[in-house]
Amino acid sequence: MPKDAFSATSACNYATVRRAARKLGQFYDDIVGPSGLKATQQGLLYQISATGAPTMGEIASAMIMDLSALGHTLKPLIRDGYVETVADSQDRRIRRVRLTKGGEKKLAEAMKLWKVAQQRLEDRIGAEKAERLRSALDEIAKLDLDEPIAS
Amino acid sequence: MPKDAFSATSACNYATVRRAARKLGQFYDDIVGPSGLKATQQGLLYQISATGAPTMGEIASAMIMDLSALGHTLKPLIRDGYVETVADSQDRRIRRVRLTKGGEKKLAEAMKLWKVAQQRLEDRIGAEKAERLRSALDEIAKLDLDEPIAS
DNA sequence: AATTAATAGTGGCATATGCCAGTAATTAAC
DNA sequence: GTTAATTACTGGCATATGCCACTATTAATT
Repeated sequence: MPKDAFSATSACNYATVRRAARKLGQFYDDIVGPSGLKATQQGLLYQISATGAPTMGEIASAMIMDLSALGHTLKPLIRDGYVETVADSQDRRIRRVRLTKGGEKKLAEAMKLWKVAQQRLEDRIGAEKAERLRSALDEIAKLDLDEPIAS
Repeated sequence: MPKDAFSATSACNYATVRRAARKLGQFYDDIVGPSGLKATQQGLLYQISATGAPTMGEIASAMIMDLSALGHTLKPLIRDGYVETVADSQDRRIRRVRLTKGGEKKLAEAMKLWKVAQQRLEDRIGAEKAERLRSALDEIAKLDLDEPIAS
């Protein structure tokens, strides 16, 4: 048995992506953490900030995330005063999400750290390689994998 | 504003990996789900099965997962009788993990579905491309990203 | 207009994952 | 050979994520 019998290079695309996600989570969290935000939260605040005052459905769709999962994830950010939701005046079913002043400030703080993490990672693997990797992952994210009903 | 203004191609490597992970999770879960296992659980059972009777630390290390997180994740599988842990006779701190008969059976069932998902995905993106993607992700997973102490 | 269908979220429950503070057991130090 | 580290987990708490059932609103039907 090879010494690194437990290095686990799985053939499963899903397992491989999740393993890399955990690794990157450790890395980005270590660096972004001092801002008080998890890297996931920084990413979510960024997504909100970058798209104006998106509705929950728009955010969920963009992030390929379940709507209710998004709702759950927003809770601590709302509790901590970084985010607020306002009912749309046209359609009261819709809730638009936006950063508070404090949220913008906190995001700015976290983004500085994010840049350090991003840069440090790309110094290691190469910006071009990272670019290709993201491109491949985005391709997967955009696939229409609805049951082909191969009847 | 383009119709897919919320398609979100982030520059963040971590966000991109997580988004793809969610997408793949939906896909693999849809197909593996009928076995009664989540794709994550199928992957974990496979990892245990593939490495004999690994210790928790070995599994966690191989999966780049926090040891306590692994412990939590194992609980439903132990509760459902698919996995059991046995104290090592040499070193009683160590708990070896292994599949029960029922766990092996369930894994075999789930693996059939996993193969369908894996094949269907690779039919879409190309086996070679998937191979390259996993390779790139494994490279990240293996990086030594300990704080370089850039003092 | 009243009913039905569709849309947008919320809340409950469950798994996934991580950090930190113990606990148990083994090893290293003195 | 006791005491001080180290190792391997466990448990509690918190966030991340998803499914399903339910509520609130708006749009579509008849």
